[in-house]
Amino acid sequence: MAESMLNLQRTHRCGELSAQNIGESVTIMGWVQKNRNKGGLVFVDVRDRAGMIQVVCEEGKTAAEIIEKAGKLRSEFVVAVVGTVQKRSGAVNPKLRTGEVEVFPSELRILSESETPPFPIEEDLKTKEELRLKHRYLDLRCPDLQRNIILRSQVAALTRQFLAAEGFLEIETPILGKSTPEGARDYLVPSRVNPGQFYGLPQSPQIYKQLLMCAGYDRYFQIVKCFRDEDLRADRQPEFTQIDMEMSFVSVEDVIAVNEKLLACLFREMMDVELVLPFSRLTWQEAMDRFGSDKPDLRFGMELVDVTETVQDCAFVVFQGAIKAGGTVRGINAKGQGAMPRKKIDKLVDFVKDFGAKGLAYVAIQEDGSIKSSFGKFMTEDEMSALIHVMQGETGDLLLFAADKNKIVWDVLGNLRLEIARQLEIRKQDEFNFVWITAFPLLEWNEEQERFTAMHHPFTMPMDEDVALLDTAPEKVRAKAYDIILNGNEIGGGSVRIHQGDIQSKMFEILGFSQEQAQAQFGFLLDAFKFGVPPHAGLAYGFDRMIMIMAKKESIRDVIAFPKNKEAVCLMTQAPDVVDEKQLDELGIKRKEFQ
RNA sequence: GGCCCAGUGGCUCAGUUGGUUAGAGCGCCGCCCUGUCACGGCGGAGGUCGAGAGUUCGAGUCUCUUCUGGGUCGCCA
Repeated sequence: MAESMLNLQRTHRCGELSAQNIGESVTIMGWVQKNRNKGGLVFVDVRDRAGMIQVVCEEGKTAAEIIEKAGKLRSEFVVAVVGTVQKRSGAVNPKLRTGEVEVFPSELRILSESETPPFPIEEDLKTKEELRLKHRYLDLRCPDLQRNIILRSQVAALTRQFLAAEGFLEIETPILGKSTPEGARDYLVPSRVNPGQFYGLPQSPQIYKQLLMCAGYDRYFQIVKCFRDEDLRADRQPEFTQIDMEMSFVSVEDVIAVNEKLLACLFREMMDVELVLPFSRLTWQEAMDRFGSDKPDLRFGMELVDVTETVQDCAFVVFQGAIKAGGTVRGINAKGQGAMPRKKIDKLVDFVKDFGAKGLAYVAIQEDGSIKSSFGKFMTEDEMSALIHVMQGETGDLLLFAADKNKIVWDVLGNLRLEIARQLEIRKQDEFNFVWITAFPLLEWNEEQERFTAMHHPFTMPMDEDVALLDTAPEKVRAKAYDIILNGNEIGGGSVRIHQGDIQSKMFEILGFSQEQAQAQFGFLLDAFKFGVPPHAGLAYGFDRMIMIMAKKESIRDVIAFPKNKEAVCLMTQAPDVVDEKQLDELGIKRKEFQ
């Protein structure tokens, strides 16, 4: 039943037609969105990635066989229409970009028929994601998803153009590489040629790009797939894309400058937003103290306040316990939330328990000036008014306090601050707030492994003034590392790399690598550093996450053509899947090992 | 691995304290309709209520188990 295109050639995309094309003969091809048959008058909406156009068949004006064929069209049939663009004789449709015109067909060919789709192809689809992912090829036809994918393509193209103009070279690095157990879990690929041996898929091209610097390609970039075998989230996929870059003979300032320029360019061209340069900056310490997070959302205030000194003499045992254990007491002021019902406050208490808090203390300043507080009876009147004063509490405010080790207090209040902002909907989606977070701690104490691990990665340069501390107080050493944060999302991060062998050796030593282990894992890098290595620094963006924010979406899956679900399964292809015994044999892997 | 939420025709949902034959809108099928564009009118088909077990005279509704999907904590140098 399906017909061929014969010699037809598409002249326009459906959505491209406008009043300027009136009188022209055109050939369009696309999918039938809707067929409205009025009897002697048939309207057919034909859709492609550019938009929709109305095709009209009218008894007396259109050949009878075309009208008959048009009447048979169903959703998602693929058609070719040859016809004339005319100004609409009926009402203009202002909702449609092509709403001033319509096409009167002289030829209609059904190139492909379609079963009724399992869900409608339309914008703002309410269909469950499970079904959409199963039929992703249909989901991808929806205009909003198409806009995201097109935006993604355009941002990638613009990035390439910008970086090329800045003297960057795009150089590909291997996908089949060496497994690096430090950090995220690697995906492993068995080698048939070398039984019992495995490649690791890259978590990032980190080491390769450093070697490219050693090799003299002083400005490198790549838009590249990376892989991490960790659990998924709304903004985390097992394979994802980075804009990865590295530069030689540069400082932190150089990296920040070129990246601010890049982001300004992307947002100007793609979002029509003029970013103010330079972006604001916070040190890691400031970010934690003021926002309880190393990726603070600066679109609103509600900053953390350290009240440890104010409450240090009060009788509240929870505060006392935390302070005596070396922790702090901090609070946030939820402005105007003093009337929050007890039930809702209890929900917030439950919420913070997820982040390790044992509880949440509150002070509600009622409209009548009275005070409702979970710990009021342990405070003198003076202590309470001092506390409210420090918190800049006013009538109608709700003050929330956490007391514990710093790490927990930050985490609790940082997340509570976001939760309250979410409930109050005070964050604007069309505001883009960038901030650099700098001077991260170089190391993090890992309780489980009872050793230091690198907060960024083992090749990160300590700050010059802290190098001496490597021997005496490694936990105090700050790194020449920086993250770029957009609206509370880490969209990129990087660092100046160590280029001196002795500092690198010391770093491995602190991380608990023996000389032999370091040599076995990263020998090639240490070797390369023996032959003249330029000072270098770089940065990588989470490309998907960046597009997600630009597209104003909540899930990274909305900007990836074929994403996986949270069990890392592709619902369309059912990957991963079992394989033939024969394939396993060739790899020297026995199936019974999985049982 | 933990916690939370959801699962009822193709899609989105309603379904009361457990009580007749499980409903609606959209979609689908048929007929009609010359200016529709959320077209309209008339008629029609379509449901093991995710699965299993239990309680009960009686379960979409209650209990347990399980499956699927989503969110999140841990994890993500």
